[in-house]
Amino acid sequence: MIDYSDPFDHDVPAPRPGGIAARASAALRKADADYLAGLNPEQREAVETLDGPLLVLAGAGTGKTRVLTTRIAHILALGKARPFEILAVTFTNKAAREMRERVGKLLGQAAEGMQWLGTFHSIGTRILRRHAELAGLHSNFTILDTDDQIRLIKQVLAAENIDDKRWPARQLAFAIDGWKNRALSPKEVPVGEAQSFAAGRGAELYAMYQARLRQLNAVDFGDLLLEPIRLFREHKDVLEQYHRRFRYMLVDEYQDTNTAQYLWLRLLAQGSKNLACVGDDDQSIYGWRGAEVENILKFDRDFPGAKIVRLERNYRSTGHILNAASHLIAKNEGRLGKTLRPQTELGEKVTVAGSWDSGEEARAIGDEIEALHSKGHKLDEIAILVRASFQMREFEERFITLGLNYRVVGGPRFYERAEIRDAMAYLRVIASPADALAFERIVNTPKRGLGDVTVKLIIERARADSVTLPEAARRLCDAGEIKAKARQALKDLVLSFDRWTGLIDKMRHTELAEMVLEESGYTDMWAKDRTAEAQGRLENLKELVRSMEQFENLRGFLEHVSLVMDVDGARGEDAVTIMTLHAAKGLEYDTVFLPGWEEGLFPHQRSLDESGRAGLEEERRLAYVGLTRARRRAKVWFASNRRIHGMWQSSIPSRFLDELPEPDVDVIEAPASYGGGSFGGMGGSYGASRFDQQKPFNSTYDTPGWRRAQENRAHATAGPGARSGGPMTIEGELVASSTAKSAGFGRGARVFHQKFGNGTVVEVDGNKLTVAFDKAGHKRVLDGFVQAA
DNA sequence: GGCATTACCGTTTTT
DNA sequence: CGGTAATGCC
Repeated sequence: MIDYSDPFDHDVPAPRPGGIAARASAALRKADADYLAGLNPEQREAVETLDGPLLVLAGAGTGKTRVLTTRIAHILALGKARPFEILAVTFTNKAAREMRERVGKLLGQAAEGMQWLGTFHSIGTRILRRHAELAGLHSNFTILDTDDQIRLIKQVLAAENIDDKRWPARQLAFAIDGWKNRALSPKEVPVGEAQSFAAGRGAELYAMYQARLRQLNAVDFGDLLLEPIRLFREHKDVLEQYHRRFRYMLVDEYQDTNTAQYLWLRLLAQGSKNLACVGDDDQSIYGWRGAEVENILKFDRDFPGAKIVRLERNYRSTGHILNAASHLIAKNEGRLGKTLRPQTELGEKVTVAGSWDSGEEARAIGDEIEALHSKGHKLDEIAILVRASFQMREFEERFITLGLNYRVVGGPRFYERAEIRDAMAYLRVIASPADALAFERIVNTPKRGLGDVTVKLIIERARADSVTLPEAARRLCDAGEIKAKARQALKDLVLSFDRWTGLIDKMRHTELAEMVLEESGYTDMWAKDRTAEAQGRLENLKELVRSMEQFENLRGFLEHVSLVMDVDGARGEDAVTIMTLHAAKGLEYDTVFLPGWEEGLFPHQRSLDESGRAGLEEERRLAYVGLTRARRRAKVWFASNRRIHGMWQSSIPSRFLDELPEPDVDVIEAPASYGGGSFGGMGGSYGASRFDQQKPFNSTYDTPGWRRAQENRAHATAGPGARSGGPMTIEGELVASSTAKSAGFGRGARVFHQKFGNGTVVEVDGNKLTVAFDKAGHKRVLDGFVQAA
C-alpha cells in the first residue's frame, strides 16, 4: 500500500533535535554563503524575499530553476519551515523530478521530506485521497486517462440515444476538459457553450458524465484539481488545515496555469500568503489547452503587495541570438516586458535560409549537421525544432539515408501504447475488480468469443444488481443466461481473475504480472501476431514488467502510472534530437535548427483562424522559445513548397522572418544547386524587402502579412511563381493572386507547375487535379498551382 | 463475432 | 499520402 499518511491530521511534531531537518538546517546555516554566493543580485533578491507574494519573471536561460531550488534551501536553512511545510508545484513530472534532484543536491536527505513537491495533479490526488469521502469517493478511487474518459462519454451518449456521429464523444470530452480547466461545474457552464453540443444538452451530459464517474469511484484529470477546490470552498476546516500546513508555496511555470489551477493556488495562498510564482509570460505556449497568460499578467492585482523581480541576465545564448529573439518578441502586445541581456560575446548571427521544398530543406540541414559533426560537434548538442510533428518524418528519412544518429522526442508515449494499456487493464481489474472500464477493455482481448452482445449483457446485469462487472459475469454464467461457448470463456476468465486477485499479497507483483500476461493468453496473442510491430510490443511488455520493479507493490505501481505518464528514455548514443517546439521548452542546445518558417505552418493557420491576434502572439512566443533554445547557433529555414495532405502546396516565408532584426541575422543565399537558381532571388528579395516597412502593426487583420496569408490560403497561390524579384516577398503586395484563378482545367489540358514543370491533366476532381507530368510522373495538385502551359 | 475494405481527416500535449 | 476508425460482409 502507498503510505498516504504523513503527519497531517495530527499536529506536526517539532523538528527532532538531531533529526534530518534539524541537521540539514544546521549544515546549511554553516555553509550560508555557499548556496547564495553564486547568485546575481536579482536572483538573490528572488531567493531572499521570503515573506509575502512574489512573482519572479524569469526570461529564458536566466536561472529560473536555480532560483526556485535555492529558495527552498534558503527557507529550510533559516528554519522558516520544515520540508513538509513547503508546497512546491510544477506542471510535469519531469520538472518535479528535476526540482527534487536539485534540492537534494543542496540539502541531502531533507529533500526527501518534501512530501508536497510534485505536479498540480499529484498533489491534487494526495489531497483528494485524504478527503475522498467529502467528495463522494472512496480513497482508492481510480484516475481515468483520456482513453477511458472517451469510452465513458461514449457510454453516456449511447445511453441518451445521442448520435455519436453528429456529436462525437471526443468533442464532448474536449468541451468538458475546457470547462474543467476553467473550474466550471455543470451548473456553471455558460448557456451559450452548453448550447453548442447536442442541441443544448452539453451541460446536462457533463453532469451525467460526472455522475457516472462517481458511480465508478473514478475521477478524471480535471477532477484532481476541481474537487480539491470544491473541498476547500465547502469545508473551511479542511482549507484551514492546509493553510496551517503550507507556510511557503512555490509555483513553477506560472504562465502555464489555467483558471482551475489559479483558483486552487489562490485558495491555498490565503493562509500564509507566502506564494512565490516563477514564470515567463513570453514563454506561454499552452493557451490552446487552457493556460491563461492573464494569470501572470495580473499577478500583482490578485496578490496585493506582491513583489516582482525580473531576471534578465541570460547565461545561455550568445548576443545575436538573444537580440533576435528579443526583437521578435517585442512585437507582442500585452506582455510584462523584459529584455534579455547577454552575458557573453555576440557570437554567430542567426541564419535564415530558404530551400525549394521540404525535401531539400532536410537535405541541406542534414549536410550542415554532418559538417558540424565532422568538425567535432556532438550530435547531442544539436536539435531540430519543428512546429508540427509531420515535419519530422522528412528529417528522419534523410538521416536514415545519411546514417546519422537521431532521436525523436515525443511521439506515442509508452503508457499510451495499446499493449501497455491492455496489460495495465488486467492489473487494474486484479487490484480492483470494480474497475469497470478496465474490465471492458480486456474482457475480449485476446479474443475469447465475448463480443458486444455478451458485454452488453454483463453491463446490464451489473447495473441491475449493482455489482461489479466480474461479479455480474459470474452471475450470468451461473444463471446460464448466455450461450454455452461464451459462458465457458467467461467463466474461465472470471475464475482466473479471482485466482490472480488472491495472489496479490502472496507473490511479487512483477511475477504476478508476468503470470497474468502469460495465463491470460495476452503475450501469446502478440507472439502469434506477425505484423511488423508485434515484436516491439512484446519488448514493451517486458519493459513494463521491468519498470514495476522499482515499486513496492502493485498498488503503488498503478498509482504511479495513472499520474506519471512518462518513462525516462535512456539517453543512449550521441544523436541529433528532433522534436516539436512545444516539447523543447526548458531545454537547450548548442545548435538549433528551426525549419518550416512559412506562413500557414508557422505561424500555424489554425492558430490564426481560431484565436486571431492572440493566436498569432502565441505562435510568436513559440518562435521566441525556439530561438532561445540555442546557445551558439540558431539556423532558421523555410521552404517554398511543402507537401501537405499528400498535395504540394506553395508557401511564402513566415512573417516572423520579417520581424527578425537585420543586424543580427545573416540571410544565406541559396547555393546554386538548390532550387535551380529560381530561389536565389528569394533570399535576395527577402533581404531587400523586409525592412521597407518596419512599422509595428496594430491589428493583425489589417496588415499585408495577414492579407497575404488569407490570400494564400483562400486561393493557394503560386508562391514560387514569384521568381527573382517577383512580387512575392514584397510586403504589401497581394502575392501572386493573379495565378490563383481556379481555372477550369479539363482532362487533357496542358498545364505548367512550378515544381513539376509541364504536364497533362488526366483527371479532375473538384479543384484537385491529377496531372501526368512529363518529367515528374503522376501527381495530385490543386488547380491553383498550375497555369495553362 | 471476426476480418477486410472503405471513409475520413490531417497543430501543438500534460496530467 | 498515410494513418485510424467505422462500416459491411462472410
